[in-house]
Amino acid sequence: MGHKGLTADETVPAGGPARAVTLHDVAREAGVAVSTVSRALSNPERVGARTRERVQAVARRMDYRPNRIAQALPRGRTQMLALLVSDITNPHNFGLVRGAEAQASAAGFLLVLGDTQGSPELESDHVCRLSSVVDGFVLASSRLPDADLLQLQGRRSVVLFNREVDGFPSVVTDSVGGSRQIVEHLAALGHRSIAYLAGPSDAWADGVRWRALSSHAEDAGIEIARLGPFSPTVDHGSVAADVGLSSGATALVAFNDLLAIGVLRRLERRGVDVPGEVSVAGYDDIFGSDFCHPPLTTVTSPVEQAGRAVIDLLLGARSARPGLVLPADLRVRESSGPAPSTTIP
Amino acid sequence: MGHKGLTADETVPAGGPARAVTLHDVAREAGVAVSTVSRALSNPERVGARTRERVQAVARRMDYRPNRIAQALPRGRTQMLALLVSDITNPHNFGLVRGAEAQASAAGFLLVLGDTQGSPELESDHVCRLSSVVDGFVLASSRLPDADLLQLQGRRSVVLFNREVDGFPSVVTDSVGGSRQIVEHLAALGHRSIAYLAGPSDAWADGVRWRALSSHAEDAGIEIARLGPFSPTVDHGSVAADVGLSSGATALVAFNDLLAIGVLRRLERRGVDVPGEVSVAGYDDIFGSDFCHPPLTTVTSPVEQAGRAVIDLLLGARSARPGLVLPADLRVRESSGPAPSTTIP
DNA sequence: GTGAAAGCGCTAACAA
DNA sequence: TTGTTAGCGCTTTCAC
Repeated sequence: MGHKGLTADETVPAGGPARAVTLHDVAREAGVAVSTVSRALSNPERVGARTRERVQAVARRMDYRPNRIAQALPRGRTQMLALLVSDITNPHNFGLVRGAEAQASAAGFLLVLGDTQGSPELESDHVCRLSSVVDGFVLASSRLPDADLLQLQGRRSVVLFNREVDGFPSVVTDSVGGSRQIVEHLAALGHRSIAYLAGPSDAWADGVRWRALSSHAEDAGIEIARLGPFSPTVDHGSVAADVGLSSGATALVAFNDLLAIGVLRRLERRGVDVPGEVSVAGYDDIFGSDFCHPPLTTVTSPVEQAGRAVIDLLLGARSARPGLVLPADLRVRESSGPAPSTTIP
Repeated sequence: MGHKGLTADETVPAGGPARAVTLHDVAREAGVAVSTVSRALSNPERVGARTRERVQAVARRMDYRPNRIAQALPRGRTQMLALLVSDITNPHNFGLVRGAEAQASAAGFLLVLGDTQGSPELESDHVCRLSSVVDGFVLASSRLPDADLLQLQGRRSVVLFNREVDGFPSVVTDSVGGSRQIVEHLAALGHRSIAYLAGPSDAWADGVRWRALSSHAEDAGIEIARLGPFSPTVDHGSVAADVGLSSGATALVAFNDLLAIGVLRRLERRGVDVPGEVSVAGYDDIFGSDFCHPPLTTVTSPVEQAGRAVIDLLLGARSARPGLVLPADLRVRESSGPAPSTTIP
């Protein structure tokens, strides 16, 4: 950043950023030792009332602001937390990020955000670069192998979102319950064959959703096939739609809403009637699920709350009850309807 | 992650985090001074080839990872950047965040994210807490008074996104051009009266858009009214739609797509035909604009590129010049159409 | 209650 | 080329 000349002429006494007021400056001004200032500000009760008042007044007057980096060094804690998501452009994560940011902020912590783009390598990369900077990690939809996770846990506290690994505190949305509701819903509408449009095979949620769907489908005597995997993006919904349609299933359940919305768009362009000819459902209830065409039947869950929960878990290391499962409920909209009656020849 | 075996003692998450390997450890192991290790790793050319090799080998073997906080203290730079957005759940920001994160990451910088929720106080708060932590700020849609900005600039480098202030490097999308295109488009469709559904009055873009719209409308001999302000969210689109409709205008131009989509939804629920009875347009071309109902005519711009550009500017890359204006183009979709012919009694 | 001093892990003169 | 040493700004014993 040797990028001077930015302000050299005005506002600032030449020579780059104005030097910040340090503890030393305050101490000199107040006529006490730095240690006294330090205490007066961070452990007020351990300083005489008179001195405390005076020091605090001086600090305020000089607009003293502690240097967090310098504080962090002796303390060994930075008051920063990391949140790593697999796709920051997935609206599903918006709520998570906002909830986490708000909660961290409220606790005086800074949130460092990382986008792993669904790549374990990138995730690992981020973790390495961050581990000397943050006090803990929230790994959302982590694709890291269990072994790496274990190793990381030895160095920093870790909370998982939408993934469960033995020995790790985690917050997950109830994919199992959500999947059950999807199957029940489709069964009630007379569907006898479902196609699951799978997400990335290294995504924990993909496995869970698939297993739950297939087990419940079996219970209900419904045929179910796993198609894919597909990249969980709107764009890849096109190929997923085509594959799903050609499978002959009367209902398509997508790994997530991004994919589902893409499927819907493709189907509309192909002139396929939804839900007349085929029903579509997804997971996440993201921004847009309620106004796409037709509005998407999907599994909803309180992501913003999840964002707050992961931070709480991270900060309350002691009280960390591993395995918080947030409720997930099916939100039925127009993309799902009765199975086409012509199914039986 | 790299190798296992943090130290000889144990890798087990017993009491607390395992102590990290320090420069000191490496120095002892390699039989050289810490400064030599430091150089061998950050200024390899200033160390003898033999020593360099050996030290690097030892560091690698011990899985040494520099403590960024400790590096930052003497250097005075943390290699961290802050990105403050007014609403992290606005899809418009997704691209920005992703672009910025990617570019920062590529340059070895960490990105700290902050959500100001459109509040100058919260923004100022974040800035204070971050200014000892990051090397620079990207303020997106900043609501900070110019004076505060100036003061901040004295301490850290600052780049503005979608706001222009004298003396500040900035990246903005061409709202003026976009507004012109909207007016031309509506004029060509025969509209003679437009209602602008305003955003927050302290949002820089709101002023720019309004002024550009009204000036071009005047040139085209079109009547235009400014309604609002409205909170730029989907929810507040309802009231905006009602107000806009009752104004008698045949075209509604919303401050942004979030608001526009909300307007569309309200209009649909009220049974108002879009664009038959009224046309609607927005700005940003966010996720969802292309599949809402009807698809929204809006001004699109390369936000991910903007995200990269702001970081480049912050890091002082030569390729980036202050005052970058990114192209904005009207994307005409089905929400805008010919003015109702019955307008003329 | 307050001050002096020893670090936290690393960088950067300055010596050798 | 390499080692010695003084900090970076703050916290935290440990004396007084």
